[in-house]
Amino acid sequence: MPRASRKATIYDIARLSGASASTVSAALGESWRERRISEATVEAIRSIAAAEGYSANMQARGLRKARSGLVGMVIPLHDNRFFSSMSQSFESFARERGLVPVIASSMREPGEERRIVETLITYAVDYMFIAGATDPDAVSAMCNAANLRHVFVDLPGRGAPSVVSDNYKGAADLTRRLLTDRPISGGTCRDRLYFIGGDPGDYASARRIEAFRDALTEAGSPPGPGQVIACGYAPRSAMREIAALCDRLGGLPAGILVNSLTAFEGVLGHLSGLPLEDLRSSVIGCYDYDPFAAYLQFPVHMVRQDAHGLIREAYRIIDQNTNDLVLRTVEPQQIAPRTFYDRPFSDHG
Amino acid sequence: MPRASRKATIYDIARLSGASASTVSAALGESWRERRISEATVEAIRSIAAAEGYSANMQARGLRKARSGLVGMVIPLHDNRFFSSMSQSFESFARERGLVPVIASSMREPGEERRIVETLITYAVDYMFIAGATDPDAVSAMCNAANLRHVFVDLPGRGAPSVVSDNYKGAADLTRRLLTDRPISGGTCRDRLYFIGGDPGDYASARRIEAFRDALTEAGSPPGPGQVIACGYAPRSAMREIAALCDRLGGLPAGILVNSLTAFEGVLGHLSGLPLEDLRSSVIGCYDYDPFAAYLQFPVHMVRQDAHGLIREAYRIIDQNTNDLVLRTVEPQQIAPRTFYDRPFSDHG
DNA sequence: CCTCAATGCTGCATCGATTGTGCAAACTGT
DNA sequence: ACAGTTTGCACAATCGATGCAGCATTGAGG
Repeated sequence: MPRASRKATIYDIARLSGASASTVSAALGESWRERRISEATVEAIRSIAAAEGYSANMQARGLRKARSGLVGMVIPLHDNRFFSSMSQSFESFARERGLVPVIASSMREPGEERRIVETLITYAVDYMFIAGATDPDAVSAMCNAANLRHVFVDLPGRGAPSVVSDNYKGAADLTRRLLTDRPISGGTCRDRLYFIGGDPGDYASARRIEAFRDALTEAGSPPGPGQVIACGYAPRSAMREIAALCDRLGGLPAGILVNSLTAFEGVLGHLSGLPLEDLRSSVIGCYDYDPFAAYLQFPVHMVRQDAHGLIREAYRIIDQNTNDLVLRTVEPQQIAPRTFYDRPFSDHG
Repeated sequence: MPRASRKATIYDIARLSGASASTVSAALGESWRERRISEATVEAIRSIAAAEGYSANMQARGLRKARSGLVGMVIPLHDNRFFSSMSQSFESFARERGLVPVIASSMREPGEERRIVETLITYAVDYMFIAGATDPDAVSAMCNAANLRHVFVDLPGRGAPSVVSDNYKGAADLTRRLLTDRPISGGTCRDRLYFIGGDPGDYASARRIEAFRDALTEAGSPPGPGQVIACGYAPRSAMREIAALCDRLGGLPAGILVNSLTAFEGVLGHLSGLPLEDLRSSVIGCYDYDPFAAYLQFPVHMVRQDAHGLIREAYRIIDQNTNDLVLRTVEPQQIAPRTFYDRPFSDHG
């Protein structure tokens, strides 16, 4: 029974209760004690409001109080294990604080990213999180102009505090693991490790590539040109590149470090066409974790980034009201092949 | 250089341009032609606004116009392939229409779901999408009281138009596929197909279970008790149940239809402990698709739901301004084992 | 009886943008 | 030169909630 065609306002409640609008406002909020409204009046007003199904209009409240109760977050895309984990954590921390999360995806396009930040600013979000920023300086400029506190996540910015994954350590550890497990056949270039996927212009990828190079150098075999194939994130291009590589080498290399799950999909598309024995002479690692990728026909060493931890730290920075330009680091976790790992939020699709 | 500590308003622009606030408002919007503001004035105002970095305050606009420009969507959770695909599509369709998407997850809890809908209403969203509703009637009641147009997705409601996946057909086809491919050993209960995972109280699961039963019956072997194990979505419980089942049967059954990817994680946790030969005597299917699950050590028949199509249809319903109580159905797609399938939005993590 | 303080509430301005109404000035036609 | 029209803009009310300032009423103290 849709009673009224318009939602009740404090004025409706005021009329019905015989009180004034300001009394109603106080009674329904927290301030009734300090405004010396009697408990009886508060009860009466509240029961009428409940009966009328009243709920505040946040646009009006936000306009008046110059706060919206919204927290914005920009992520590259929703359709991704890592970022959707971040969304989940972002939302649960927001709720803890009584804030309403608004998450938007930039598709990694700087223009889209700017448009989103602009939009969130026009909606007067109280804080903003930017994950995987493509143009952090521009974002900071906009937020500062709007006097908006913001934090960068996963990719640091110079204009605001940042929380990042320890990409260097994660990739270095993974590389060392692959070096240890790699089968040795005899001094050819097929004994080498290859890095595939990602964009060297991307902060995270750059750090991982750096770690890969350093770990190889430290092990006495600095990478030659062509051992790092940063062909982007798309499965198709990774599939193309791995095929080309195998062609060049005359077979699989001793080890492959794949920089993202999506690139790994492409690699897998190629590997699954090969006989299983070929795969035994190769060791595979992937930056990022997927429970199914952990149970393929061949062992895969994975790295699980701590999305929850990243967001937790980002909120901590927001909570302590300073504007210090800190850079906090969260450690990823190496996951051995064929490990059953229960995610914090597991449910159905 | 954070110039002003407060964002510029139309009054600031009015002062700077010598025009009135209403003229500024018209000049910056669409209505300047019908309000007969000269082009010269419009240009002048716009350039000043641009120089000042002006952008409208949506709270004020929304309050006045009684529209927020927001579209809300409730999903069970972010951290899930199917729902995060929905989010991605939801967002891109929203942008096409100049709307700002707000996505919230209910964790499948009716209380949380109601709270979220209530919150979205207080923020005056213009439309609402509810995916996988746990209490559709309550949601419809709230939306109707607020005079808010809404659509149910993935799980239908009686109080509003709905768009759902054809769970019956998807599950029936998958069951028939498994029946065809199943190895025959000799009339024991290990020849049977088992359904595992999901919640029979959940609409989608119920439809799939119904299809599973019908397909078996149609094939001449109606399922006995215990052939449907609806143990929820959590990996752990699926793992426990599949282990218990194998115990009871003295080995793997001829076929398993797993009702969700998360349940499949658990099943996999058990299967991966078995020798590969055991798996050859069994055929596995999973409702929902994951690119890695498609390349496991044994073949897996998968069903890919059309998240994009679901959202597209939901927006279509919103676009045509009627309030007819339609129920639209979108077909899922069966995916053969070891298929390389490129998702519409593929990127990195 | 009168002052003073405490109690319990109301009135009004305000936040920023939109929009119906009004009103000069410029221009048109006669 | 004068009525009538068009052009170009300003004024003020409005959306709903908030919070400051203030005003009756009651009670206590001298």
